[in-house]
Amino acid sequence: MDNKKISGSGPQSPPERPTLKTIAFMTGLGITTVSRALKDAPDIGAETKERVRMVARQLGYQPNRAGVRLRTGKTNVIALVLSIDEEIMGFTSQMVFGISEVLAGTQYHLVITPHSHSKDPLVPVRYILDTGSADGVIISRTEPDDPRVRLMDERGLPFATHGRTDMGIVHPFHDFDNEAFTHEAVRALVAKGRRRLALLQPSSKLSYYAHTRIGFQIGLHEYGAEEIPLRVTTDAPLADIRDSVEALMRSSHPPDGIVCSSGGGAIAVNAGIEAAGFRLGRDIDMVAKQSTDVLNWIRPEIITIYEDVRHGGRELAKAVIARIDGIEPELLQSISSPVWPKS
Amino acid sequence: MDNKKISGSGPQSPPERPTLKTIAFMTGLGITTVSRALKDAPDIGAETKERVRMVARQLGYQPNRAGVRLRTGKTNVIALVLSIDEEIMGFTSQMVFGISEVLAGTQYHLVITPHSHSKDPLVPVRYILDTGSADGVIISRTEPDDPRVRLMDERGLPFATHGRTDMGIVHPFHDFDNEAFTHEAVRALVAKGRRRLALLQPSSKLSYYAHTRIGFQIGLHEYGAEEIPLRVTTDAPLADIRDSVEALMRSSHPPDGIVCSSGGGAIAVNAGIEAAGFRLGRDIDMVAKQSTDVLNWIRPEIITIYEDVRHGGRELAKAVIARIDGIEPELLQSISSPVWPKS
DNA sequence: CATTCGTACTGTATCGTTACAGTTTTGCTC
DNA sequence: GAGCAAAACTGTAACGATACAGTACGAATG
Repeated sequence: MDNKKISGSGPQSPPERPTLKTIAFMTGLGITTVSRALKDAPDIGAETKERVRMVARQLGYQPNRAGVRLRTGKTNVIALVLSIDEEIMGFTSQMVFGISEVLAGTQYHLVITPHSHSKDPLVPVRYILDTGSADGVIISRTEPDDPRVRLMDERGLPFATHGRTDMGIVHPFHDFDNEAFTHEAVRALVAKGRRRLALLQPSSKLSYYAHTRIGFQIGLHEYGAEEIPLRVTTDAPLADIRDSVEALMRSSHPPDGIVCSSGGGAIAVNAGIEAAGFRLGRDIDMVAKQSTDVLNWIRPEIITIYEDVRHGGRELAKAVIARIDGIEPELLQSISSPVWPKS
Repeated sequence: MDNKKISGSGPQSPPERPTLKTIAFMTGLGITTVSRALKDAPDIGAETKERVRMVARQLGYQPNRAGVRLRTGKTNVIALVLSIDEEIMGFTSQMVFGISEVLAGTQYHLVITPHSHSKDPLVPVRYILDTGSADGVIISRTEPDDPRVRLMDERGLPFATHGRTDMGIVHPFHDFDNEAFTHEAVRALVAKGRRRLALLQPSSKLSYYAHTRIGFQIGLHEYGAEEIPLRVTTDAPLADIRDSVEALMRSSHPPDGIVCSSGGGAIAVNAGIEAAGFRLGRDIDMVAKQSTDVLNWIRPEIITIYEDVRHGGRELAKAVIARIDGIEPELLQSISSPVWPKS
């Protein structure tokens, strides 16, 4: 608001934030020289660079972001596009923490770009493109044919997705191996003697729906089990999940094992099971994926597999930055494996 | 990176992002006039303003943030200072969602400024002050005598805190009424015939420790109950909480009621109770504060009180913005009451 | 010795915006 | 009709950084 600058415009008043001008004045060099020295340009003498760097460090110089951004277009911002709709288990926090951890060691700031997933998902992406407000973007809830991916790819905006796509575009991503998860989950249930398995799966719009299904079905086939279909998805309100599961349990042909693709869902599934008068570990077993360890605390009978979302955040952050730096996208793809509990 | 500008520097190539220059060219006015017209300055003719606004809307003009920031120092950024240490129940997500909701209707962007709460808490605040990277700041984990508050107040940086302070500085805040919470919790437990009450309280460094204690003690006195001291705090690892509670339950004088200041803690407390062979609702009752409704799902016997953190985020965002706009801090303080479940 | 070259450094213009100090036009006063 | 004020508009400089096109100067070249 009110500039407390001590009138005199020269760089002689120390409490002000140092700029290139300040350093130029102190070293007796030109502003350009200072700028290039700090960038380690080849046409600056070694000794000069040293001197400039010393003074810069001494003054605690930090380039003015607005200046850089205006001149070069580089924002030093990574945008995380977030759905702000209800979410129970703190998935988002973990993602944010992971990204923050990586960005903390860089010049990048993390900007949260919210959107409601009832609205057009392209809105935030278009905003970023139109205003040039970020150097890179991280998105989640990726779909097999994702319009956001198409748009960003087309416009050359670096990005990384949480989840894969299947549209012939090679781009950075990080994903959890949901196929391995459901596959192993089936194996674990069959090992416990369960044969009639239900699956609480993600919305069929999302990319990992297919992986989830494939692993499940291969598992069924391989280990000789049958599917008891469950109609709700992980996106449904918890009350709906509970009700569906309760109904299924009360049906004539209830499952004796259930695989659950989300931690929040698992809680509702458990409630449904208990509401129908069944007990985990006795009448039925459950394998659930979770991103925190709450489930183990509330029903140790639930077999849990851990998805390290914080690690996912770190990978995604590293991937966008690498992409911004021009690394080829095929080198920036990673899939993390399900982690079984230690015991 | 590579500017795809179509060489010719005039404003005649439409696909480029429009600037004041573009509008000036299209209206035949000067850049200054356009700038002032869009700001509704008094020295611009009404008809001109109208014309400029029309063209601006038509072009989808959005002021270049870097330009504004460089010239005026206004960043249009609100920084949320976040502890990225473990957190179980998605408290952070809710806060972020609430803030985002409010900022979405403004020019402000939300930047996450992480820090580890083992490090000096002043680091992120100093960074923001030194680099002028935000117009306003939101902090949490407020302490009664909080050095961050002192620093920001001293330097005139607008901010709002989640939690009150007690240091003679009047500043915007939003808080949950923890005193009412513990007070009512005690009443609820006594109403169930419980008299020997334990309290899982926050770290004594935090502001709401005192409120929590006061409400609890007034409650004890008013309703005639005694405290069974519990040594751990909500900040302790869940395993420690469980062990402490288990030990307490096995002691010669175990509590028959417990008040729990955090949802994550409640899960561990419950585990401790059960590990000692007791059962909620039969041998002991628990009242817990939570910011999601997980607890109701996992142990309906837990009496829960809801803290609407998302609403807290909204309040904080509105408060910082109002403070930036010069509203007096005493008008920007709010406390939200405990919400009992509907039933 | 004049020319060329390479090294090390510098000045100017520019990104988009706004503060400030004008300028022009019109209308009014005396 | 000279003088003045208000209304409406405009040009220039500046914020801090960098791209680009220089300049100065000593050393190598022919």
